[in-house]
Parts: sequence; structure tokens; C-alpha cells
Amino acid sequence: MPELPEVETVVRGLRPLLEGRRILDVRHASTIMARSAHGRFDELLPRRTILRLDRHGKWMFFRLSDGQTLVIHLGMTGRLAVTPSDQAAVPHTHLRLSLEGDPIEELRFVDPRRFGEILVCDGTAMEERFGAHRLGPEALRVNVRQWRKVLDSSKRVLKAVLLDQRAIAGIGNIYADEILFDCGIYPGRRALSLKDEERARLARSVRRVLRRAIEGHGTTIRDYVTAHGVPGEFQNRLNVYGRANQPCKRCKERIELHRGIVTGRATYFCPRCQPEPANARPPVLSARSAR
DNA sequence: ATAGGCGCCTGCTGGC
DNA sequence: TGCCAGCAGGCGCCTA
Repeated sequence: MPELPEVETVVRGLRPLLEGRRILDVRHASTIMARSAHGRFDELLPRRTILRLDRHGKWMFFRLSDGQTLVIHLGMTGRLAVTPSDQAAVPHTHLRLSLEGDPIEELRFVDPRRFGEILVCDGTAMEERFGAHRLGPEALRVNVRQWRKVLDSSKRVLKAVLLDQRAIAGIGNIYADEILFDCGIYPGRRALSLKDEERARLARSVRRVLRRAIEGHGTTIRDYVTAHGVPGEFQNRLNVYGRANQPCKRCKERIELHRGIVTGRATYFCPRCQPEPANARPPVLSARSAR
């Protein structure tokens, strides 16, 4: 579900509600999802203050007053909200932290599909799991030198590189397609094959598309809502994602849906604005356009 | 190094 | 009307 713009929107909504606030108690921590290598949640979290809420890519880091970090990933269907503590918990609520204040409220994490993650990490665990070897530079802050390194060091398909969180952190399937449309590059190009000018266009499009999506409070296809429980608006401004067979907003050509460019993922693109180079190898799996 | 396939889960949709 | 396969915004592990 949530990619960088959605997570950033949630973080911006939660910061004023959480920063400086003390955790009173763990009302519920699902044993399925809330895991820690070095202790129980109800021992690790109470009485700590949330000093700061950070984001890197799609990961959220709640820095705690004892030096540990509560780490949350929303997966596909995760939601986070601050809720009155007497409000009934909806199904698939995996974490409830009561927060000091009047009235007492709770930070709640809800995730039906359970692809999300909840962790408490110390400094060592943070480096192991989220160091530079595991998580690439923040997509909004990749410099020219980093772009060159990321793209030139890989023979992979460009879209696969954009989706790889070790290469660049924060881009998922929706924004990969939107970014590639924005810069007019075919998703199945080899990363290595980009010319300097194309690399510069791509870098600009990454920042532009993600910034606009943040301004629009993210994209709601189904589950995603902001920290205030309202859907995003950027789904109304998507150019290609989910628009198979609809006319391109730029040239009126029919948007295509391919399933072979990155295996297992749908890829939407405009065949006229993002032409496949004539000498490119056809995708291994026959690319079929869907209705 | 890379690509493909699968598993982890629930819930919704479209086609029969 | 009802059933069920297919699909979904993520990610990590395994294999070849």
C-alpha cells in the first residue's frame, strides 16, 4: 500500500500528536506481529517518551527516550492513528499504546494483511536492519553521484532498480510507473543504458512526482488513509497507474498494462510517451496488454 | 549479480 | 444469486 508519500503524510500527521509524549502502557501487542529480539513489548515501551518521529523510505522510526527505536512499516494495508482510548478497537488491531495526556489516547496499528512490521530495536539492531547496506538513500534526497552509482552499477531493468529499497528507499509500484511516465522512459530499459540526460530527467521526475504526491496527501486505492483517517487525493492525478486502456493524458494513446517487465508486478505505461527502444530485447515473458 | 517463483495474509472484484 | 480464481500499494528467501 503505502509508499514514500503516504508514509510521509502519516508521519506529518502523527508528529504533533506524538513527539514529546510519554507511553503509559501497552494495552495490546499482537504476538504475531509485535516482535523484539531482546524483550517483551510491555517491558520495553512503557514509561518511555517518544522524542522524535523520523522516516526513511517507507519505514517509520519512533525515537524513544531510552535510546531504543520503535520501528513500524505499514506493509500493504497498515494504518496508524491516535484514537480516544475508550473507542472500540477494529478487527486486526495489532498494537495499542496508551499515551499520557488528558484525555488518555492510544496509538493504534491496524493491519488486516499483516504484511507490516513492528519492531523495537537498539542501536546495534538498527544498524543491522536499516544501515546503508540494507536501505538505500532516501528517494527525495539522492544526489547526482548517487544516481550514477545506482544506475550504472546494475544490468537490471530500470523499474526493478527503482523498486529496490537497497538501491533507493521509498519508491513502490505506483510511483515507479508515475515517475517513468513523467520522464518519458520505458520501464523495461536497462538501468545501465540511460544516457546522462535521461538520468537527469529521471532524477528530476522522482523528486517532482513524490513531492506532488505528498502535497496531495498520498494515493488511496483502497486502504490507505492519513493519520487523521481521511483518504489521499493523488489517485485523481495519476497519469498511468490503474489506467489500462484509457487515453494518455498527454498524447491520447491507450495506456498499456504489462505483467512481464518486473515479474509479479503490474506495469502501466504509455507506449508513445515512453517508447521501447527499437534495439531493446523483448521481455522474457511475453508482454500481454490487458483489457 | 540477476531473475523468477513462492510465501506471508485478508478482502474485494469480475467472470462464469 | 453465488462461488471462486485472481489480484492487490511490500518484502524476504530460495533456486538456477
